[in-house]
Amino acid sequence: MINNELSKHAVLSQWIKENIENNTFKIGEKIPSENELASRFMFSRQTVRQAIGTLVAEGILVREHGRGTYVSLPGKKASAEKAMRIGVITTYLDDYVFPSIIHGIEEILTDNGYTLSLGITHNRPSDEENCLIQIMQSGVDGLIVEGTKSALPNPNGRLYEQIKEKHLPIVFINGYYRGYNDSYIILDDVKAGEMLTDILIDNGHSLIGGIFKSDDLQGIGRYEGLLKSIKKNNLTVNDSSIIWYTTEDFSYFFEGRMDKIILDRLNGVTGVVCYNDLVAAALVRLLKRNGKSVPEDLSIVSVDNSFLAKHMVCNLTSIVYPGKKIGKKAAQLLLQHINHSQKPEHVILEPYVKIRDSVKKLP
Amino acid sequence: MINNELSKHAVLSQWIKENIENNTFKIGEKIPSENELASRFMFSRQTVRQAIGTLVAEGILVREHGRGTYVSLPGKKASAEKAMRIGVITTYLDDYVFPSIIHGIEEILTDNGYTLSLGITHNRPSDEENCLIQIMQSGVDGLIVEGTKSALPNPNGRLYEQIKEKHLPIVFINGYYRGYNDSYIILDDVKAGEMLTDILIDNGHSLIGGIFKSDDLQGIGRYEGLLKSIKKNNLTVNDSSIIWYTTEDFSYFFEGRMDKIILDRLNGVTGVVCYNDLVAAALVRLLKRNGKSVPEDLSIVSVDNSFLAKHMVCNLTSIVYPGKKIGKKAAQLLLQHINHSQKPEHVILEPYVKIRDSVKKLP
DNA sequence: ACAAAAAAGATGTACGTACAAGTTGATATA
DNA sequence: TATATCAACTTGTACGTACATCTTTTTTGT
Repeated sequence: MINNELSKHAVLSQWIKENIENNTFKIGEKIPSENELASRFMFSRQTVRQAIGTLVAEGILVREHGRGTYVSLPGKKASAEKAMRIGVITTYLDDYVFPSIIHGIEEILTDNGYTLSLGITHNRPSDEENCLIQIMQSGVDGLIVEGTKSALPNPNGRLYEQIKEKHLPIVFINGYYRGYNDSYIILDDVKAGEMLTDILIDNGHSLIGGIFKSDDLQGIGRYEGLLKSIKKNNLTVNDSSIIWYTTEDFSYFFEGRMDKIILDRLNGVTGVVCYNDLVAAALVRLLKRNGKSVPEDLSIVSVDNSFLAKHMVCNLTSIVYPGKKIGKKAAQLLLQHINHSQKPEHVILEPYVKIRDSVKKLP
Repeated sequence: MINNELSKHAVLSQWIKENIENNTFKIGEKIPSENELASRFMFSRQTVRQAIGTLVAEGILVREHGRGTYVSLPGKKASAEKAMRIGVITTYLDDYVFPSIIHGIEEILTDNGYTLSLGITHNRPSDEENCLIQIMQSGVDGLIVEGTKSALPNPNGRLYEQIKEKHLPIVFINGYYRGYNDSYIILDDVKAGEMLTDILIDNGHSLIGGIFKSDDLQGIGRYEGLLKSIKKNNLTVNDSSIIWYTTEDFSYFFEGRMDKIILDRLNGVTGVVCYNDLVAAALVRLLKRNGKSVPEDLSIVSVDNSFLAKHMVCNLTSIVYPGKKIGKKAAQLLLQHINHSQKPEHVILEPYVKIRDSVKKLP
């Protein structure tokens, strides 16, 4: 080569690439034959073969003896190669419910020869962005995602659209972004909130408070359930008895400095619906610090039925959070999407409650 | 081709492959030049180029213009390509300590642009085998492994040797297989057992029992520490007061059917060193079922300082298990191995104990 | 109308030539 | 001695030819 320009085969392979991206050569369809390209570009057939050869090596084209050269399907290459992998992105891991979800996912995946890549977002959209980019770059066949801050508008919308463009199957758990018609698996949080509130009311409570997380759909849903139950039973709710917190201020809220404010806001209330066992445990400790006990001074109900619910000073009445079931279901659904690419499916699991002794029966 | 034999270029590329596997062509070194191979095999240079070309596409060889063709280094290809990944294999996940380990690992890895592939063995060697095969096939740059049944001879030794042959860095956590000089990070379990026993003895206890897991090194180590403390304080231990269990029979042991036997074996004992908080919690429930309480009737010390230790009916005195620290350290060590391939390092973390109120002071 | 055979057209293998371009070490020169 | 040059060897590009092999379409024979 006398000049600094690209070699002929490089020019040709780039030209083919561009035509694929322009959708001139559509995926799965045949590109012009070697001889035609040779005569069209006035290159020798060997040079054309070299150009096509590099694209075949990259997995962009597929040669079929006697038939022609075709634009390869995006998923085809990975599945034809070796071990398949799917990405799992959760908000936390060292909280109590997540391991069971991952465990459920892992069980299904290994049974089907898949490996699991894990990312943790700490419920921060910026971390979610990093996780998505990293995991996608490393090449996965599908994603199971617990979205960050699912109650707020999706901050990584652009990324999720890119995923869709790549035809990468995705299943959301514990929440979903409104407006995207993706598969998701959630617990019926409204029902859960309603069931818990019903229990308090059935035990004679009429002034009911709540502590909820405001930045994910689960918190909103459980609060909605509380309202539903209150309305159904012709009671009213005092807005100041509903305490909202976000991911960022949880530890700040319950570490002692806010004790007075919280107790004041729950003043008069006899039963509290807690977002989850972690909140319930924090509330129990808060009450203990201030000389009060559960259920004598305050009844508490909660969601998750975790370690905490079983082993705390006062055993919590708690909605069973079927983490493993959700994980398994999510993995099964994703594998269906990968293998048969069917319509999005929305699974809403019915909650059921484990009654313990954190609710006092009022006369 | 008139016959059913392999094509010439296929013969040649296979021949080169075999020579690499035979170590005739050593990694990083030059293979014979195209012209030499052509004349040696009586093939044309184009045919030789085709043979080499396929191996280059597979990442086995690297061509360098003007210099020659070299056998590529195994790690080179992956790192030159795209996202890097390391495999993490743990025994469990839905137990309480593992999420913190994973969390620590994940933190370091994402900071360095790595992704994490997860496998769970349930402490079963057969599952470990599957995990290792799957994760290795999917291509990782290194492994962090919590070996199954580390107290027993390594059942997947052949696999671990294969890993070594591939020069794949590996770091063990919570245990290691004797005889393999690999990097590992463990808590000083002997010291942990000794410290716990010391606490009981310092509080006036002289008849001390223990419940330990027999199939991993941690159990053995903690028992060894107990013996050390007993000996140091000129006491003796009654062998029947030391209860051993294995992974498989944990639930069977503590579900109720064995209550009498266990209580009988702990008869006379005033303090018990438990393998971990899970065992301690099970023991507390067992005692409660049988009308006894902690620490009034029996003092208990344990390892992990988990959720359970903090929230149980009786707050446990427990050795702090620094899961996140172990995870972070393991990831850092592995990255060092990947980038600078240095000697194996053995990190033994000093335990420290969180005193709570599960030990009664005897006169 | 159907089936077998032939033709046409695609990729696969294999050899050949020629020259370009990068790398290395030996040689000649200052 | 240091430096520049050159020769030898390496891989890279490009064209050419010939035939094999597989697939699809067309033709032909019944």
